[in-house]
Amino acid sequence: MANLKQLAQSLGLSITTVSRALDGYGDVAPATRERVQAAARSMNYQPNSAARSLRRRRPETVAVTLPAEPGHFGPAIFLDMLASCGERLAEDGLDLMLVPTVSRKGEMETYRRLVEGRRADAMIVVRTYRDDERVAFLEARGIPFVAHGRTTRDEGHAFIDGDGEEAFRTATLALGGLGHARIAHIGAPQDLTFAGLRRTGWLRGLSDLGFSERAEVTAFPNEAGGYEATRALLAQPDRPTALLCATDSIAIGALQALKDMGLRPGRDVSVIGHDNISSSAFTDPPLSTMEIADAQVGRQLAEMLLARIGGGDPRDLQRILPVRQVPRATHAAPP
Amino acid sequence: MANLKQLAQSLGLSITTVSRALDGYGDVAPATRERVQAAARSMNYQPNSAARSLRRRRPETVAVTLPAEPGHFGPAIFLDMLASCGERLAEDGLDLMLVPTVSRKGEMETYRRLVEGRRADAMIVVRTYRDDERVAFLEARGIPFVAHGRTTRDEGHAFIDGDGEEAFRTATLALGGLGHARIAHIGAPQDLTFAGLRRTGWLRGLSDLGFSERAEVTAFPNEAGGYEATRALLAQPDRPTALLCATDSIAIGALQALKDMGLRPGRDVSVIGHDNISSSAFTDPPLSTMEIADAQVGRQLAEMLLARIGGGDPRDLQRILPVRQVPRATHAAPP
DNA sequence: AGTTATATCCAAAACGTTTTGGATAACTCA
DNA sequence: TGAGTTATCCAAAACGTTTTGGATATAACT
Repeated sequence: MANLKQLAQSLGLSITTVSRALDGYGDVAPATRERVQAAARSMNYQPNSAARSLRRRRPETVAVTLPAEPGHFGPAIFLDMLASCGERLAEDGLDLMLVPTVSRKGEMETYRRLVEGRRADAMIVVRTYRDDERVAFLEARGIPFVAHGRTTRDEGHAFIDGDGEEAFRTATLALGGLGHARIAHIGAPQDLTFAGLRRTGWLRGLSDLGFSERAEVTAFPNEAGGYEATRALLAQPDRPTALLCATDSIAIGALQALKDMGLRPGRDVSVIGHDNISSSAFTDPPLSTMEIADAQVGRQLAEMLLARIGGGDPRDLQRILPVRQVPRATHAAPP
Repeated sequence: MANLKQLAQSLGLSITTVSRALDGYGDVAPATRERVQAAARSMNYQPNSAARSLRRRRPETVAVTLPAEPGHFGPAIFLDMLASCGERLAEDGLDLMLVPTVSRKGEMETYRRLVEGRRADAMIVVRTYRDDERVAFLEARGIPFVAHGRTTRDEGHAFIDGDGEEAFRTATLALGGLGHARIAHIGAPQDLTFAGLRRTGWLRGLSDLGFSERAEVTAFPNEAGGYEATRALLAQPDRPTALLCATDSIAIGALQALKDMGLRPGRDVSVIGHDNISSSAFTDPPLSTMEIADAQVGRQLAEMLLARIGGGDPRDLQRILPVRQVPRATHAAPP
């Protein structure tokens, strides 16, 4: 609760000297510095961050907005990634703040408040849309940012992403290799970039296999969505023997639906997801899935952002990471 | 990027008038106000939040720190709650920021930065410890806060909590009523308040039933912890027929362990968790669990905090909410 | 001795807002 | 007409920092 003025007064020094002593300038006598530091500690002084960021233009906080469907906060996979991202940013003295937003419209309003109001000095854009309003906004304002996921205009901005397309092609080929002839896809809404890429990978896999059937349905990307979608798909005449799901949440819903229909996942119907969220190892049977091979996505994201803040060219800050298959027990040869 | 000065200049008005026009004082001619508002919109002016919060003392942002075990960010149940809490706070113009922290020690450092540096004007303390350093700190500093969970010094501070003790007693009695004679407990570390309360409830249930056996083990509160703990418990000679788990994550790990040991959850061994996290409806079989009966915990939390900020007496802001059982398929009469 | 460097310190300006305490002009009322 | 009201505006102070551009005293050279 103490401020610089009180501290200076109690020490018989000027505000300037106290400030410089604490900031480590070579400008102040060692003895004085120690006296100041001791006093600061004992009055537990902390610089007022509003005043500080008002004066110096150095960035201090990076923000992420996360969509909060009523009662649910952002896909868990992002949260885990952001946790290690925040850790890395903290090493450089930056605070990471996550701001929940309601609708997609509310998100843009929050963006304006955060950015124009200089509450955030840099941003991380998560779960990109193909045509992403947030990215356009940040580019127009010249705010440093890194996107987790690609966009239609990504030649110009920094991003990090998994190679979902190749991953889904590989998975499709693997299922084909096991003998599956009807490999269906449960996609997420196609305006989400990742959803489009994963679907494309599936399509390429099918055509590599020479298959012409393309059974697919789009699900809301959570367990309930996967449940619905699976029931819809399996109600069709030539029912698929394998389900390639855009996310693990969808896949978990699919497992449930299969069981409710008396089908054994991994025996009667194969299921594969994507993300390797923590609960996917504990489904029954354990879910076959895939994940970005590099364990340090969060740290990398942070480092790219730091580079961007330091003025790095965004075109040097674009990374597509390989995705590795995590085979478990929900896929096998068809019966 | 525009500021008040530029805006004033371009309008031929004083900074004062522009400021007051935008803040809706009755002090400025309607025509002028409209001119100002139009200009502000077209230059998309947003007040610099650092300057604003430096000047006026009104609170603007409330913060929560969340423990981030490496690669994992805060128990999902808090995130969902915080999402609706943030929504409610936004209605009153307050920003909610979630700040990930590494260790328990790192958390205190973050607290100091947030609070002393006036980066946060109010706080939410989540997942309380019985003897909670954060609570002590906030009380000493006089910062308004609400705890989610009780502490040893909770006569003096605002909190909201579920009645975990009564809930676990009820569940124990229910299991006893089904015929279970050996009801074991997988607890979370006992310095966490909720863990102690749930354990106490279990103990009370046992003594209500007149049972003397008390098989229990403490687990790290995630799936892997529950897995380990279950294997340890079932290795004992008189193995339990029911497992009452402190959290759903633990319970999900328990289900997995049982299956790996060739036991059918819900048939050979009953399992009950607590929290009703979203994936617990999709385990196999679906997990029996419990949850706070009131769906609006997040909103209530927000409203209590608003009351606290408004100067409300903390002793009027203490709520223990009833917990409701969510029976699903992992518990039944013993074989 | 006089000059130049070096080591310490500090007053004042600046960041962009909000708020205080008027100032001015136009109206109202007797 | 003149005093009081009201409507509209504004200059300047304040919030707590950081930074600029010296000031002063001491030490180091010639």
